Amino acid sequence: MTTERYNPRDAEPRWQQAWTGKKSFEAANDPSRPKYYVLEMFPYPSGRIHMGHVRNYAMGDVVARFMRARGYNVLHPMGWDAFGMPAENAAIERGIHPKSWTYDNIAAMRRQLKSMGLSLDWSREIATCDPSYYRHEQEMFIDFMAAGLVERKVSMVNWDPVDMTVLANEQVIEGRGWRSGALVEKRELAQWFLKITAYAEELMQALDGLNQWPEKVRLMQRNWIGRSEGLRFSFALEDETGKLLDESLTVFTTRHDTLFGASFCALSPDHALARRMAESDSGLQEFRRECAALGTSEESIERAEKKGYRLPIYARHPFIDGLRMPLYAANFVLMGYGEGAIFGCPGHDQRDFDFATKYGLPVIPVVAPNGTDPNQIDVSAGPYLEKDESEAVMINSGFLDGLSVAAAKNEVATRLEHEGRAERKVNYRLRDWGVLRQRYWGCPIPVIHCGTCGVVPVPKQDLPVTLPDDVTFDKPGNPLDHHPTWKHVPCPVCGKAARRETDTFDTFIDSSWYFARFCSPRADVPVDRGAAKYWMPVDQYIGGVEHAILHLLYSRFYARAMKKTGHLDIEEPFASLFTQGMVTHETYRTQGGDWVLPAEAGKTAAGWVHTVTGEPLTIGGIEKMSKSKRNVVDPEAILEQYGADTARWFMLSDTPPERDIEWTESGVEGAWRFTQRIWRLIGESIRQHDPASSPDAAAAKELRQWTHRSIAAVTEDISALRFNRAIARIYELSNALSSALQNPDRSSAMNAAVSDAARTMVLLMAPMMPHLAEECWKVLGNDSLVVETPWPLALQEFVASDEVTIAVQVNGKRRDEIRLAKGLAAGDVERQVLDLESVKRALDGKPVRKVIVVKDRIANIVSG
RNA sequence: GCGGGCGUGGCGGAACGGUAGACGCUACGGACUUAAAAUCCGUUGGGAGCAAUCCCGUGUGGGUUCGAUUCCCACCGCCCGCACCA
Repeated sequence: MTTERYNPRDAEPRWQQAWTGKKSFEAANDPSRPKYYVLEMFPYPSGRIHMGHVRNYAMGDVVARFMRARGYNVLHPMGWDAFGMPAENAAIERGIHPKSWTYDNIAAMRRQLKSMGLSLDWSREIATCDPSYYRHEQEMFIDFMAAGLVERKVSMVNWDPVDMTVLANEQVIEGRGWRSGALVEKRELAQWFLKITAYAEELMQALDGLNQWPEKVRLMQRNWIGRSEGLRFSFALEDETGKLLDESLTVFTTRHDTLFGASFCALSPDHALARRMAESDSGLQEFRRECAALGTSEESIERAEKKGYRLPIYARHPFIDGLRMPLYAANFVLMGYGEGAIFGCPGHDQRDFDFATKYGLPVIPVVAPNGTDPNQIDVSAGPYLEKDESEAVMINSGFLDGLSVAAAKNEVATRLEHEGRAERKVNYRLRDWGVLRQRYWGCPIPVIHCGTCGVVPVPKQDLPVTLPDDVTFDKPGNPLDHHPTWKHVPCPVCGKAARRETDTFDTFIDSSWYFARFCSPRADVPVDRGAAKYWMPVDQYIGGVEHAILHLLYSRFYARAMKKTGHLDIEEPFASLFTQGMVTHETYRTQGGDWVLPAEAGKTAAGWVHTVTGEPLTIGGIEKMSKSKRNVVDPEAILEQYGADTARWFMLSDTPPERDIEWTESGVEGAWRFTQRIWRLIGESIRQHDPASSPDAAAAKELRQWTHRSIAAVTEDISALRFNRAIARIYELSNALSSALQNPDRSSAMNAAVSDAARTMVLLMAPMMPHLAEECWKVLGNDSLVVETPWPLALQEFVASDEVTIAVQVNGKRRDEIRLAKGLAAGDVERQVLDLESVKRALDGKPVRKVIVVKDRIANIVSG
């Protein structure tokens, strides 16, 4: 019998070595076997893993080990999202070169991940900052250019003044840079764009097919793409004297039914017409400046008043002869959506109403609930925004009067189409993906600007365009641009002096195809299509919900772009997606508001105090672990103290994986106690047969039933990623085994049941606690490894039972329960149940009206 | 404002429309120990009762049903996403 405590510090490295020695997790491209590709979002090499990583990778590892045990050829790789700003900041702040900073961090984090005992195929490791990775990114970009997927255009972009770089729309959160938190400014720049909008419709339609994605994520993407059906049409324009102008004004609307309610038209201050007119109108110039100065932050938008600048131009109403509407440049009209111009209908739009009220423009109601008297409508209260379109009808609208909203839209569209001045159009909120970043530590963009030939792609045989190592960070701006020689190259076409593009790619490009690269990480093409055909798509992708739009939408687009250019054969890279919750921890602060380490907070009779200074403390909320709130728990210390198995077990216990989990000391202690309990139970389970002991056949059978029902339940729970439930089942099995071990029965039948339970328990817990499982497996007398052992099979004879407990209700209230043979006919159940004392008492002499019997579950007696 | 989700013991959480609270944590009581740790046994939704047992309980109010934590409607509260998108 084993009496020593289980020591993870000794056992864990030993088993990690055993797995590495046997190459247990190296995946071969073997199309004869069924594959399973499980992937967790790869980490940014910040230097240390955090608890979020532990949770994420523990989950993925359970799936990987489970599927491997079930006979699948499992691909479970790891890599590094290694380009990005923090490396440059380290260079600026501490004089460390981004490259050495990054690779040092990778080495440190690789060691930490290895100490977690993850079943990763390290032979496929990749880092996006390695030229052997990013050269393929450059090659594909050139292919994308040839395929028309790349566009260079001047446009208003989001400028992050702290990171000094451009940001894509998806990377602006509430008006601030997603990483720097700085208020984003608008700037006009020449930019490279990937034409994701060309796939807007497809990206949206295909969401319907992603039925193994969380509904929430699909919805977020659908909203982000923002499809809306409407009409694009143009107004004839005239000057103040009534003279028709050559130019017309094109607008986009989804509410062309309200055209008779139009009372003004408005342009974005950045609209071409407004810009042109500003050249000779200093007032307009001033107005445009004012609008540009207005930030894009939530607060500024909320506070911003609707403001307009009256232009000396009118728009002619298409249906009302002689009606001309004033034209404004207005601060609430966005250049980036539709045509950058609108017609205003104050009766049915809040913004238009605010604007009209301010400038004294007419408010004409044109839609009203069916049956409303058109003369009784109060237009001073605000616009009528019908909730249910089908209940509304058109009024004050000439030939549209009495029509439904839908019919009116159709009528207006048809008439304007006939006149050749309109087309029905679908608009998207989605913008093209600006991919330039004015930074050093990123993938160089493989193009050369030539004064004669224009933009010339770098010839493929000259790839990769590698980053120069000798850069300085002493000046603000892009170090590549400051480099003395790097950007000066001859034009590949004409040979004249030319200039390299010094911007680098958005790092989201790096992460948009890494999952495909893992299929053939050393191939000399971006993706070996044979390998990708076998492995792709990723069967189970796991990561944080914060990537619901950014990374997950870009990757879906990238797969399509790669397919178009012959690099991949699928459109959807992730068949099944799981978004795990965050890791949270309690917080404490002083009266002064400073955050205090939870470890330094102590409870006294007088309340919480700082254990060092004695200062009184207030309890903050349970918050996401963050440095600023000082509530971070370092995984390394936990792994050192308790071992990987305990940490993994805790991360998977209790809380459903999609919810936020709270880190608690007592919770880890509980997980630690359980690892020791398993160790003891396994030690006790290898006991001797004693012919003198009296057999307890019922107890042995019960243990067998627990064992095989646990197999069935854990298999189902892990398949559905319900790790917390799987763990509860394993606790139940350990409790059943513990009870059996206390039974004096030492017969061979009981010992066989005990040994079956012990063996099963080890195999069931192995995906979560792989090291302890191996150690126990050895104690149980096995020479093989658990990682080579197939998943146990539940024996039906023990899963099924011949007796069931039936709940007995009277008028829906539970009054008793009764053990009956399984599958007993309703009539027999009814007879037995009506005979029960408890039932007679509850009926209290009232007649039985009917008896409802649900087979093997419940009997409900309804009385009068 | 628009869209989505969630409300169950002291806590994390279980529960094909069918015995609400599995499993874990905490707390309390007991055993072992000189003592502590560890371990083991027991109790742990609220209330009444010596007890058998009974009553009340899944945010609030209604509804459907023999039966509702689960389905429907309204309300309250919390969380998340988008947000001047025409």
